[in-house]
Amino acid sequence: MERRPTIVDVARQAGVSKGLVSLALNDRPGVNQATKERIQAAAAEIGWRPNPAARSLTSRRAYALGLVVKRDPRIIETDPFFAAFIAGLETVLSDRGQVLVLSVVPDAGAEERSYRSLAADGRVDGFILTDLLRHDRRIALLAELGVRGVTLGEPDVPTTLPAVRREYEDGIDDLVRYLAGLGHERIAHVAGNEDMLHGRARREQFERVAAALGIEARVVPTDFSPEQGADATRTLLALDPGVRPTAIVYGNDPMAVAGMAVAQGAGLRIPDDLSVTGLDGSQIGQFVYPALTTLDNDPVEWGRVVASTLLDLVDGHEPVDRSLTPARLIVRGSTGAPTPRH
Amino acid sequence: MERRPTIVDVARQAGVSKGLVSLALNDRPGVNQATKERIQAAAAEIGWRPNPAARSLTSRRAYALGLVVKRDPRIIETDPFFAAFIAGLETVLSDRGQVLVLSVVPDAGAEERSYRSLAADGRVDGFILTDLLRHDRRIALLAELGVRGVTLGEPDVPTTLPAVRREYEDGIDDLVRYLAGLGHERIAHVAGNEDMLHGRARREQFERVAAALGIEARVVPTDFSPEQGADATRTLLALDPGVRPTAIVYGNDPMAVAGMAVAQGAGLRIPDDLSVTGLDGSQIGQFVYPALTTLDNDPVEWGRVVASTLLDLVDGHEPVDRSLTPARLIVRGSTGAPTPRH
DNA sequence: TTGAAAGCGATACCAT
DNA sequence: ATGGTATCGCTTTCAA
Repeated sequence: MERRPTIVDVARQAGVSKGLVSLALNDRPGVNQATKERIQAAAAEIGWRPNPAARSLTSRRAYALGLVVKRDPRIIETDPFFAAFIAGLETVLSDRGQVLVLSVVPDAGAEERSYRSLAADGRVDGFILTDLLRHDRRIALLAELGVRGVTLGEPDVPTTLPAVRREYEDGIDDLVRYLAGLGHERIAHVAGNEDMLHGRARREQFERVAAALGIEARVVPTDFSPEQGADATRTLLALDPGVRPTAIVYGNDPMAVAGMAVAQGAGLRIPDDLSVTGLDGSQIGQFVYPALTTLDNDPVEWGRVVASTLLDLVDGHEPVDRSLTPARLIVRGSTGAPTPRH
Repeated sequence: MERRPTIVDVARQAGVSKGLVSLALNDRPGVNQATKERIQAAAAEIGWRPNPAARSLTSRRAYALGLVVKRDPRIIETDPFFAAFIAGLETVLSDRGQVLVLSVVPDAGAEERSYRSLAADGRVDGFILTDLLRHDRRIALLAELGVRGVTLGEPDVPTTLPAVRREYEDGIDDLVRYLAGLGHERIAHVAGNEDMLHGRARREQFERVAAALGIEARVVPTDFSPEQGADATRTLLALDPGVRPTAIVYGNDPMAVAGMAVAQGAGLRIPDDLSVTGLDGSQIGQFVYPALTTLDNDPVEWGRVVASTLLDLVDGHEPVDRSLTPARLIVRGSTGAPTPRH
């Protein structure tokens, strides 16, 4: 087993001191251009790579980013966002010699412990905050811990963390107008968790557009789980024909899929008897019957932008917010004109 | 900002040398019981925690486990296994002061680079190998890198890595017998990737049982993606009525869901016109209509057992294989007796 | 059983 | 611009 070359080996190879090697390899000023190149060549020749543990000890950086995901065990399997999101993070991280430390926890207690120990042990340089809540305590927690972070979406509390945003307003507007244009006059929204900022924002936008269009809107709150999506659907379908919605907009695609199953189980044809949409495009929607009308989404792009935003911050750049391309309507087979009742 | 207590602070607090503190806190022999307790008390009192970077530098351990997931971007979103699996890993890791380093990569090239750099930089103490392939090159790769690992399932190449296994034989046997008992005489299997060990093993077992029962079995290979599950379904449904299967066993649940959608889109009723099953229970199967008959699965348990197996190995214990509770049949609404054709 | 001192592999400061 | 040396926090000899 070869011993791994260290900075001393590079120094010997290049005929300089190891301090100079450190300066050269980190692109610090004050190194003669020629010797710098000689050092870089020497490092490349013997295949030197910095030892992260040693580097961490002096630089107090972990060369790692943390992602703590809190998921109720009941809905953990059905969230289609994360795998692709993490793949997106990875492209940026590996380019910059960083790794992702991932923690999946069941509740808020374990979540806070996870943030605290990861930060206290210096295992990450910053956190990626997904699924923002109302008055999310993690914003203050990160401030208390003195650690950096980036949020997916804009918190509703004062923050110094940069945010990566995506506009859903126009997409939801287009979606509801499209349904109205088909002739739907009673549209329900099976909303996501009201404590989650994006669930709430979507519900508000839905209501705003519905009001503007003079549509009879009904909102059923859920926790984003397919179970509650199914329950909400049963509730809505049990309404009297005169008030029962002819279209349902679900807060996410897994709920929409579950809702479609309930409707079909009750003997309804989609979209003839009921139109159904998601709000947060995932691949599963393409493979149910009929395929799901929804808004598009690009988790890989989310990952890329989030990672580079946070790494820039860690590298000492000023925090800067970024915006992704706005959500756009994708029409598939699950929506159509309502069939007049007879 | 408080400076974090170091081992020197503990030593001063306990009135001993820092070397002795290290021995005591790591439960090494040769420390007086009374002083050991005094040291432990001192450490607890000032809230000392070991600095992983410093520890890694001398112990050459990362206090981290690595999971590299290779996923075709096309099927990345639909795999329901990982979130719960990682939650299971986490319970064990956090108890033992370890973290999970996760990498999601699109292809074999990126995968190998990921293993190499994680190992070379000493960022992990061992790897978790999921989705074993035939003649999986990762087994040799880990040997070459001199790094530990654990496999989910048994490789088909010589290995020194411990394996965590789960028996599917009896479950598949029960499933096919159950279908045969309902009166199905032509059963198809939409198999998973033949290059994946578990996909192949399930296909073989399906054929074995079908042969034993004298059933007309037909196998369509896929890559485990919902698209190909849907395609395979179209192929099967296009067969002449006399040879067309009355039941389809899919290699995983997402394919079964996609297949159901195709069948329903073709105007078939499930289970009256076609029975459908998965083979690897996931939650999504409970929320489609009709709910999916499948085999059960417990990704959290997989995670717990895999993590403790690998950590024991890293801690110097002998590698020891572990077995989970065997797969069991779960009957739901997607299967029933075939309707005689008229 | 305990203390003193030498590393681990890098960074950073102070000379020169 | 470069070399020498202390330092990060911990583990591990080697003496005593």
